[in-house]
Amino acid sequence: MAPSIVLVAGPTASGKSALALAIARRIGGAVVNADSMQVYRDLRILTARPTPEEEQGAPHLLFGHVDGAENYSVGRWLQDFRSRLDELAASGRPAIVAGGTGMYFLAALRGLSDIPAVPAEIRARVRAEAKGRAPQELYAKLRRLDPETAARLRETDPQRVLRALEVFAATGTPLARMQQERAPPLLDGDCPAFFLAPPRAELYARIEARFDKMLAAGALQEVRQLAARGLDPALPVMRAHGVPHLIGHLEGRLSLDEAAARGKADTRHYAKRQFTFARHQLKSFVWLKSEQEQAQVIERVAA
RNA sequence: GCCCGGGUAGCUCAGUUGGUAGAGCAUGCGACUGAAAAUCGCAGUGUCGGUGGUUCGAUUCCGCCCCCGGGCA
Repeated sequence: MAPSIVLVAGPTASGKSALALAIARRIGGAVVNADSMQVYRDLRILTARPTPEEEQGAPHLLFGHVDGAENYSVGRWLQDFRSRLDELAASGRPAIVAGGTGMYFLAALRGLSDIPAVPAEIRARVRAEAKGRAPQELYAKLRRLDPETAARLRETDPQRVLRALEVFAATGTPLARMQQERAPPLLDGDCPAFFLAPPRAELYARIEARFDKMLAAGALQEVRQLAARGLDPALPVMRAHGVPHLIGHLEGRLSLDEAAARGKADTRHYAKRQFTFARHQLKSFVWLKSEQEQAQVIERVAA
């Protein structure tokens, strides 16, 4: 009997979507997105979201359901994921969870700490106060207010320091303390889990070719429309690979070649980090190094 | 053919008043709890164009040769 949940992870451009779709078709399942960027409506081409034609092959959930003006997060994904999982379970349809965001898989498998959402106005205030300040200065502030969390962070890591400051401002409780507990995981770890791992050189070549294809398919136009919204550049959607540099090109600061080269480099660097994350954090995932192994997996899952 | 500039890490280049060299990028390794396509940490690499000479010692100074720019003819 086919499993009710299958996990498909892997670096960007490794062919996750295709494998997930193949499995979904084979066992009558739905593809559920576990990618932090494919959730945004604004970017379809640049985030390599499945095309409308591909979506014909099986139900696709949690793709493009979020507006770029929103600051989506692991926490929200986990909630959305839980709902979709419940619905699929009720209808008896298997879920093929596919995506490149290792932390989403980790959150589902290990559980996330129960931390209240930081109210938008507090978040905005903390960030406004931090604007223009050196990371060391922010860190010094955190050490004064919340030495417990500061001790676990580096003073050169503004993103985590800012998060800690926000949480402390909102709750008065050290983030580190709340992180000592985790809510029970959504997934029990028994479901089949795969990590696509093509040879590095081959993957890098695919990343570069894919970026050129995205441009040919209208990525620049997509970015132009996004830029026209005038969103805060700090928003996740504005950080998607290629977006900052293509905006740079649209504003005349970069040649298209240079923007593309940088977009590709960002993507390569990211792929490397995805391997590291999987190696050390997603240890239960079985690595698939070739298309033959993928084909075998489809058969095995269906059996 | 002559003159000038240059040949140093995979790339772009710095440097050594003679004691065999270094940044950025690229690459690799790692961390990772609500922005994770983010954010951050660590690391290696060289026949210093070739060859002869001077020297205790040459990537550095000198000669010759080769290659790449630019100029003159």
